[in-house]
Amino acid sequence: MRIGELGQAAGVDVETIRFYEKSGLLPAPARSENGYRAYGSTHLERLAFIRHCRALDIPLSEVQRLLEFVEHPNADCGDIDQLIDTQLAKVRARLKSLKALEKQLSSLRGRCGAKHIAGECGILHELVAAAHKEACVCHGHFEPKTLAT
Amino acid sequence: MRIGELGQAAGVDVETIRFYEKSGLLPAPARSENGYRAYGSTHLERLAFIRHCRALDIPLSEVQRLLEFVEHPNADCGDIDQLIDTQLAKVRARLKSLKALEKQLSSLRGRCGAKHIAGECGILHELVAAAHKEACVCHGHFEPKTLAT
DNA sequence: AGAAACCCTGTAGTTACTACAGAGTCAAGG
DNA sequence: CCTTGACTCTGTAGTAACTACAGGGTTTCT
Repeated sequence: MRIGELGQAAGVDVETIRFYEKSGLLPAPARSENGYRAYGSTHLERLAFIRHCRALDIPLSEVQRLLEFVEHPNADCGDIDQLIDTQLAKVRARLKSLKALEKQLSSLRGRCGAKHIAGECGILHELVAAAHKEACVCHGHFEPKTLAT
Repeated sequence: MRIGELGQAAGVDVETIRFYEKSGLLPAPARSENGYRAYGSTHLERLAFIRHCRALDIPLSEVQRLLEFVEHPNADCGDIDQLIDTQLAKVRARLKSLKALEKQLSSLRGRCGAKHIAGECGILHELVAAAHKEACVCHGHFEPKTLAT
C-alpha cells in the first residue's frame, strides 16, 4: 500500500510517517516504479507499535530502543522495566503538578465577578498581586518549572 | 540592576529574559555606558508576572494579552475569565488522559517478571500485542478492521 | 482533457525555551 | 600592570515531536 493508505490504516499523518522514516524509526520501504513508497503489513505493525508507545508518552529515542529489543529477542532487556518505571514516575509527577495547577486556576477563576473592566478584574488583580509577592526577594525564587513541568 | 541580577531576583535564566525581550513580553530596558542592560523594579515585577502566568501553563501569547490588560485598566476584560476557563479545561482534560496513562503504564509494569531476555519480556510482548490488536485510550485511531490491505 | 487528490524531496515553522560562538567588559588577585 | 574568570552582548542554532508548506511529478476520476 501507498503512504496514504498506511496513514489511514494506522491513523497517522503521512508527514509523520515520513518523519519517522527520516528519524530512523521506520525502515525505508520498497518503491514502486513511479517512486512511490510501497508498504506491507510489517510496516503497519511497526508503525502501530510506535504510535502505541507514543501514546504512553515514551520518547522516540526510547521507542527506538524498544524496537531494537523487538528485533533482538536474545538481548538482555533489563532496561525495559526501568523505562516503564521512568515513565510512570514522570506521569505521577505531572499528575501531581497538574492537580496543584487545577486548584490554583479554580481559585483564580472564582475571583471573577460580573465586572468587565480590566482595572476591576479580580483575576488580573490576583495575577498582579502574585507578581508583587514574588518580586520580593524575601520570599525566595519562584520556580515555574516545578509546577508546570 | 544588570540582567544577571534580575535573573537571580526572579529565578529566571538570563537567556530566558533575553528571549522574553525579543518576544516582546519584556520592554527593552535602558542601557549602561558599556551597553549592559539596566533593569529596575518595574521589570522585575513584570517578569514575575510573566513567570507566574507561565506557572499556570498560560501560553506566552495569552500572557501578552493579559499584560495589555494590566496596562489598560479601562479596557473590557471579558476574555480573561474565558482564558482561565480554557486553561482549566485543558488542565482537566490532561489530568484525565494522564490518569488513564498511569493506569496503562502500571498495568504494563506489572507484566515484568524476573526474566531479562527481550524475547521473554512481558512488557515488550504487551507492547507488540497492543500494536497488533488494541487501540489505546489516547490513540483511538487504530482499528483491527483496517488491517486488511 | 482537465481537475483534484496523491505522491515526492527539501525546507521551514510551531512552542518555549536552551545552548553555543565569538567578542567586549568588569572585577579581583598576583 | 597583567591575567583570569565571570559577566555581558548579539546572533545563530538546537531541542522534541511533529506540522506545514513549496514546487514539481503521478494517478484517479469526471
